[in-house]
Amino acid sequence: MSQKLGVEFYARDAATVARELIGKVLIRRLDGQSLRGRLVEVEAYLGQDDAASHAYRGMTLRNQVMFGRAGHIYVYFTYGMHYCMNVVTAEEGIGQAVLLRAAEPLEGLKLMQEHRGLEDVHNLCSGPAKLVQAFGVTKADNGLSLTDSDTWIEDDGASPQVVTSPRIGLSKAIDAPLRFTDRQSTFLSKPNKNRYTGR
DNA sequence: GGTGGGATTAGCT
DNA sequence: GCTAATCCCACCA
Repeated sequence: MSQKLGVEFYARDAATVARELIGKVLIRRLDGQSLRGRLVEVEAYLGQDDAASHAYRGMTLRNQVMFGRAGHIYVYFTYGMHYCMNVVTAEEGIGQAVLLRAAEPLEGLKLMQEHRGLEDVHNLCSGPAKLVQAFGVTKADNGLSLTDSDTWIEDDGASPQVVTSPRIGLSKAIDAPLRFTDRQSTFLSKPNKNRYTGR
């Protein structure tokens, strides 16, 4: 029996929400089809005290959704070519969010493969920009509500073993243990090459 | 197996 | 002008 997550789930501390999102199922209805993927890797980004968070320097046009209501998605564009997707958490005005980094594809594999332009199931959602691409999310989805749209997250009762580790791809606050993964999963993002070696 | 560089844009300094 | 919550491909071993 699956239960759709409501605002009360999202309106808590980002680290708590992140830990509990592992094992939940992201669902999106698109073009008459269903896309489903089990979240296996996420990262928490805290508010203005977290140097690695987009919220660190306060609200801007780009990150204003982060400061909005919990349960909406913050989609941002980076590296000139990639989108990443976050779930806004906590109270309005704080600027906390959880970055969705990887998922295990469950349904709609054919459409995901089409979106990604490749077949390998282990390479469809194994990274934040890949996940977004597989699910057909774009900047037009920035601000979308997960409690009142064709995109949402469900609890199907799975209870994976959650492991904590430092966040990936950062140059600031690199030691904070705010990355949460499913220990059993083979669908995690690949360890990214270190471009910031000790700097 | 591993390393190195290119793509391409918004936001900050 | 530089950096970024990234990914992919070419090349070398």
